[in-house]
Amino acid sequence: MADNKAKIDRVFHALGDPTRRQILERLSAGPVSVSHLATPLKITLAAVVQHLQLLEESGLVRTEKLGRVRTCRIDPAGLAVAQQWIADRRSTLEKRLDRLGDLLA
Amino acid sequence: MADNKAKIDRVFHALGDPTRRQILERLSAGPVSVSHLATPLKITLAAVVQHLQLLEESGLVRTEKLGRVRTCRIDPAGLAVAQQWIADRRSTLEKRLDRLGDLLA
DNA sequence: GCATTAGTTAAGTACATACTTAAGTATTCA
DNA sequence: TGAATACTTAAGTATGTACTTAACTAATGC
Repeated sequence: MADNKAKIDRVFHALGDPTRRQILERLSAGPVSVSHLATPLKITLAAVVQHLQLLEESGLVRTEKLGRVRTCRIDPAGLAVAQQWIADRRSTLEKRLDRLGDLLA
Repeated sequence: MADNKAKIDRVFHALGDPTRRQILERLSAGPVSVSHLATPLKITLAAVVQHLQLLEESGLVRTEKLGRVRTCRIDPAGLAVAQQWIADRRSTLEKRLDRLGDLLA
């Protein structure tokens, strides 16, 4: 639970970069190799690899290497962490508004 | 729709900083003044004001000034933008897995 | 009116980050 | 075996970012 804070930090930091979100958008359509992933992006392959490392450490992406090709795919668990944090904020928010409504009624 | 991209960029960039998320956690419990918001944080008031400017520009927070006190509260619209982006990723992800399941069945 | 409170704004600094190039390894193919 | 492919890794750079201090404005209280 307290350990979860570090995970939330990593996930939201990873999501903070537009290039990494673009990578996730691509991966939600299906798994692809690193070089295939790099093609539409206007950065070098090396830069893409660095983004992928961060995405993997944050739990947003999983990869596996077969031969010389590394295949990347979305790990739903990472997105779930972010979604949960947002849901938690909205939940306490709505509970508070409900109590406020009760008082007024 | 294409304009929405800039909004998503701003929201996720804002959420990328742990101090700003801490501010949002505080605000989800209810509206507070700037100095009240700053007290538990180990940074100067000036730094808090700078975070608040970013949070307001990104649509995550609304503020209003009465006399010399600025009251800050969460704007649910900002969180909704982030939530929607994540939901969109998971949606395309699940659709793909469904099609895969259909093929196997 | 004067001091205090609450916030603002500007300028500077130190560190983080996204990128590059370049030189490497491991795998596949002819 | 040798060339091409698919990454990998290290090192350097330039820009961003979060923060500070300091000097300011505006509202409130005595």
